[in-house]
Amino acid sequence: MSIEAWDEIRTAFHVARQGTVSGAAAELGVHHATVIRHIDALEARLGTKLFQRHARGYTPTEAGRDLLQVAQTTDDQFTQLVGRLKGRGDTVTGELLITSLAVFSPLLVPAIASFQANHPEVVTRFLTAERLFRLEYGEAHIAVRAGQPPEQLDNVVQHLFTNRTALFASREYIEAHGMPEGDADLKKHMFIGPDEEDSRAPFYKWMKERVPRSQVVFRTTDAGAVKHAILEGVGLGFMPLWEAKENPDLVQVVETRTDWDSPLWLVTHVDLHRTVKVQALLKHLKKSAQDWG
Amino acid sequence: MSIEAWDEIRTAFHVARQGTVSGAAAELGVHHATVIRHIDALEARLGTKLFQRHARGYTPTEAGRDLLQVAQTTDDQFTQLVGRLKGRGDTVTGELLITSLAVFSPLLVPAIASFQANHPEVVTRFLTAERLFRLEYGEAHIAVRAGQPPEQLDNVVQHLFTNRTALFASREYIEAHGMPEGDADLKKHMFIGPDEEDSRAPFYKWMKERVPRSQVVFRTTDAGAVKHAILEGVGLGFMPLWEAKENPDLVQVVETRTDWDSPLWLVTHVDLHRTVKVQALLKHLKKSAQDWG
DNA sequence: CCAAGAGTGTTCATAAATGCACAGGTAATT
DNA sequence: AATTACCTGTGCATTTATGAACACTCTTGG
Repeated sequence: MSIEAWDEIRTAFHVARQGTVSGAAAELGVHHATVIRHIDALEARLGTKLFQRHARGYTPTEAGRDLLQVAQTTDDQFTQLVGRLKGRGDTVTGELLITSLAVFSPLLVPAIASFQANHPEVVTRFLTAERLFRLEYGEAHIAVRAGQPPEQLDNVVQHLFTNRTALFASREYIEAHGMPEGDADLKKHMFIGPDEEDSRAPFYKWMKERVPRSQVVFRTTDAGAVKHAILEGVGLGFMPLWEAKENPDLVQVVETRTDWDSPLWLVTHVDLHRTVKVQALLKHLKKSAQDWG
Repeated sequence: MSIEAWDEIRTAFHVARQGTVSGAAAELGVHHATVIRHIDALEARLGTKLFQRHARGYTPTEAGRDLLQVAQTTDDQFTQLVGRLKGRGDTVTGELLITSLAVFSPLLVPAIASFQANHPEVVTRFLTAERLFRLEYGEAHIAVRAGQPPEQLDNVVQHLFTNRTALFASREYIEAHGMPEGDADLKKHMFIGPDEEDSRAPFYKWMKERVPRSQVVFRTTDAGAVKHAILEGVGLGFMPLWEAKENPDLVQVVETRTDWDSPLWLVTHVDLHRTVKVQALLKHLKKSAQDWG
């Protein structure tokens, strides 16, 4: 069982250092009666006299000197702690936890890496998973989310980037099967699509309206697999523009439509959003996103 | 400037360790509303969020984890301190400060030495001076005083020993000048006495009534000098019985009178008198005094 | 020897912290 | 899907701690 009443120890500490109740009261900014009561209470609690009382002040006993030493180091440690904590909010140091779906790694990792290079004192941790990380449990400082703007109560949401999607095929496939002209022509081609039939993605709905299910010859739940299948020349498939941009072997088949766009959101918890550290990364990410177009 | 509100840090410490406000409140024995208010106040004071609040409890932030570590060691140190302080009152350890006039060293030192031998864990400090040490300033645990029973307000006074005084001469002196017979005979002898003419000591008053000042051939303010002068055969002088007892060269000249007796008192400060440590020494000194007769 | 200053300690009015009761929300279990 | 259990958060009554004023003691410096 540890001691309750840390404030009383603090009061006794000031009395021991100062030598008088009045002096300690002045230091503490309280009335001297309060100091006397604290000392009396603490001594009763401990069952030990901490001070010799006399008309010129309070002289610490052996026990009082012991307390003085311990409390002095405590005071030092608390002072250092406060210094760290107060400073922390205004500097870019410590950990910085970013989470997103694994798909966005190629976009985010370079941006985070350059941020880290600019702020050597920060340790960046980039976590990806299929499940959503929960900001309110402190699992992340910043989360990147896709789709509809999330409306959690304590979260601050900012637009990061518009993820445009288009229909692609490999150069090899187009050379073999020709470029589709008009909706009717699409039916003759082979497609890569989602494993589930009723995907909520707008471009897959668009596809379902124009392409019979039988033409969707490669079906997968994995976004990465779609990309590889397209490159292998399996058929036509949907990819983000930013991902296709890198690869000269890919040919865009139809014009992209704005209703296929999927926004990316930067989400932070209210409590962390204000901090300089988080703000710095948010700014950096948004700046990086300008080059993703 | 160091932090005020150590109790709030203690509360935050329990919350960080426990993970919930309710749990911490139970540990602390306070209402959970109080815990919430402490945390809010502390965070406002620091300008930093210490916890992520959510429906399942409070998750410490980076800052909160920092505080947890510091406060944990503080808690440990306080627990140790309390253990020491509580135990201290019931054991014979630490310092033990005894003061007296220098004259009584020969009596007290052997007694204190044997006490120390019985209690190896105690450090005994024996201070002598001509001025009175002041118990109320914590200058001593136990003081040995002579004369009228001191009646300081916060002091506990016990009788230790009755210091009997008699008139002595050296065997050599008696052989040379003969043993005085009756008051009239005294006038023919030489005396050792105080430098001041009107000493308040009863035996010196007795001497003044019977011996002309001119016969006081050796005058000193130092009690030790009186003894040496007697031993050198200078004349007749007053000595405590206990001091003369040791020396076979000394001859008692007249019977001792009870009104020459000077009591020795053991004086302690109320606050310290109850402690086992002080009691142990008091008991030991009184036992030793039985052999001083 | 006296007066001024500093310090302790106590009583009573006041301010501040605490406890209580209730509302609302989340997660786990059946 | 409904129920249970646990946790947070807030307004209000009450207890608790604090501050102000005064009495008293001791010390120090004329």
